[in-house]
Amino acid sequence: MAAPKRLTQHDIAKLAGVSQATVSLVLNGAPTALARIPQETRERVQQVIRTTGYVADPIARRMAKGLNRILGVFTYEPAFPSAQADFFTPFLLGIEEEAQIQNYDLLLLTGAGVGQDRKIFADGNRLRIADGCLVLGREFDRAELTRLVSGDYPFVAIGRREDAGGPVPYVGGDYANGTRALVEKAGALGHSKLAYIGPPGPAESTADRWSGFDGALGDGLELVLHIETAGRAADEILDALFGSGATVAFFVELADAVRVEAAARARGLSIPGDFSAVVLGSHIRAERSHVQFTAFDIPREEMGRQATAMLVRRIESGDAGQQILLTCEPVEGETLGPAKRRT
Amino acid sequence: MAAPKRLTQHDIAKLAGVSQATVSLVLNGAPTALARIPQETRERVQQVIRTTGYVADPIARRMAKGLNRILGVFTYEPAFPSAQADFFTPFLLGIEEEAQIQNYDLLLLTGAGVGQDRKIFADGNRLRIADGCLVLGREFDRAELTRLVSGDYPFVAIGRREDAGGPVPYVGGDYANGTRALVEKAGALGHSKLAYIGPPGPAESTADRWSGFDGALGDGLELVLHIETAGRAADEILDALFGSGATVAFFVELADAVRVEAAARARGLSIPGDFSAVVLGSHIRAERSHVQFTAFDIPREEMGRQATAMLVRRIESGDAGQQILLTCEPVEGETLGPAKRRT
DNA sequence: ATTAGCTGCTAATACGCATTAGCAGTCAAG
DNA sequence: CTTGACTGCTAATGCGTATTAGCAGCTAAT
Repeated sequence: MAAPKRLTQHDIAKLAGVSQATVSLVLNGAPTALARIPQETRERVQQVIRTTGYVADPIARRMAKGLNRILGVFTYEPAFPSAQADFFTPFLLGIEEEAQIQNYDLLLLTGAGVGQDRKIFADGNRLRIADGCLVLGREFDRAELTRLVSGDYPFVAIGRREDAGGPVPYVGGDYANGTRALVEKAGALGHSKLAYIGPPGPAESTADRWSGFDGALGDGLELVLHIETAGRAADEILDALFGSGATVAFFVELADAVRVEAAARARGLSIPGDFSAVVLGSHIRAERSHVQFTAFDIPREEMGRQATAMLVRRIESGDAGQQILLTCEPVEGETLGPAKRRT
Repeated sequence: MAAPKRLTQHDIAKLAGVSQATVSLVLNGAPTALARIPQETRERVQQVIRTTGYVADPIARRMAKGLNRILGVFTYEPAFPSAQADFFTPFLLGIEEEAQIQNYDLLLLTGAGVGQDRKIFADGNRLRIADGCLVLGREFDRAELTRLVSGDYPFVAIGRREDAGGPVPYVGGDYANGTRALVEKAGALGHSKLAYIGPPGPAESTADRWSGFDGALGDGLELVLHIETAGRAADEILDALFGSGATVAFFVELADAVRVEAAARARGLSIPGDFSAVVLGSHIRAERSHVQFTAFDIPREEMGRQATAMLVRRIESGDAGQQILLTCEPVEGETLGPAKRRT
């Protein structure tokens, strides 16, 4: 019941007839130091360690060394999939994978902040238990980001971030070029009147989609409809779509696309027969929808992996961190067809 | 660039013109101690803390106190959903929720072990970084479990576990009674010849299903077919099913059920028209299948929540831990119908 | 015989915090 | 004017490890 008190190096030392320092050296001394401890002594200590099952207390270790092989993961929304949002899981999968390879554990910053309003620097913040930290979320708190950038605490953001009093180290998806490629593809299929359903900002992720879209306009491609409000009634969007004469609609949100598609079907219209639809990004649980939308792939796992690797580099080598954008390959799908001339 | 060195209580003390001890007391002294520090001094210290943004190093805290409000989560397989397996997410959701409420952070023990073969006591066990730990996985390493049980380190398993040199504290689902209820339901619908598709063990989760099933036999209910190998060809299973004269098949694995249903449909058979099917447990991503199988519900989130709560009790009150089985309510579904008499 | 150099260790300290014992000063009661 | 109680703090210690400086004993070279 009352468990034997935890073993310390002192106990081992006593049992092996040496000093605590010697035990520590045997355990993980530098080669130069080890050279001065004869094989015989080393084996005696090892033997005691083996028979007692002693393991060094990682906390004390960290206390002495200043590192503990823990990566913090801060999310601005709950990390695990609740009903609608399992936004993070693919990232986390990649992070976990890489962390395991690099032999780090992950600290999920759950406690920081209450409910909706999560703050990295919330009172009682335990962030610093980790050697460094990954930050994910659709939208960041600018002030906090600035503080992070100016501090000495190693971190890497997942998703591109604007400078915040200095460059932010990140691994993001190249949404702008992903979007541009899709627009050009639509152009090649004869589309010239385009609709854009989604906000132009302020989150970097949406801003990048818009800038990629906007940058691909001209050259015979024209924006004839821009609905910024997400969650607008599907029928309303559909009406606007036809009113504008657009032959293809670009959706930032899969959910909007799904609803519009359903509404269209209800009216006896087909995609891409009557109009084309493109979703700007790959979405989790896309399989739920029966329609395979034309889109671009967001390499979420790879982003997680690379961000983790970068963070470890920052921690271990004092690396400054870079800004990496991963290519978002187009996903063929079945909702982008030739432009249909309508009256 | 070169950030100011990390603040310590000493720095704060110097700035506030008091001693390190006073800072610590202001931060978290017992009421009796605080009573002896006048409001004015307290405010001066608080002020410095606020302006400097100081936060106590949790590692040092744990070093001094022995606790750091961190819960470890050890999974025998990767914690986050990959394409085929997201076994853990519902548990984790519950765990995260309860941890948040109890104001603990979560440490994902990824580092231990390489690839598939995860071990709790792998290298130097880093388990102890956390105040206690939750262990999840389909199948446990018996030796490790024994070591955990005999140790003084607080842990709670998710899922029922056999004694391992002593009772294992756990929160599990009552698969045995969940299964029994479904068998009885089948009996009430006139079924008497049953098939069981799935292994009888050795994992507790499958063993419990089998024992619930086996215990409900007799009394006019008879096992006429038992296929132990998961992943058998669907057609083969189907043939065996009809050859045996069974009118209802109990599946341990949803995947098997899905494949058999598809094979049956391909032959122009319908469920439950031609035979009934029951799945022993609720499965994640069941929405993928278009058929709503009759099954029982596994209250995964609740299991996570209760296990977390139990762990916290063990940590904070030295509670010994209990063994809790949560009821698995039947899920109606649409694949269990009246027995069909066949020739 | 002194010195230098090596071997085989150990003592001492730092890490940042929590906590306890107790010191110096004031004030009131006896 | 002594005692006791109370106030407002601080010094000191411990937590378990890593690390550095250095000691004692020996050998070999000068």
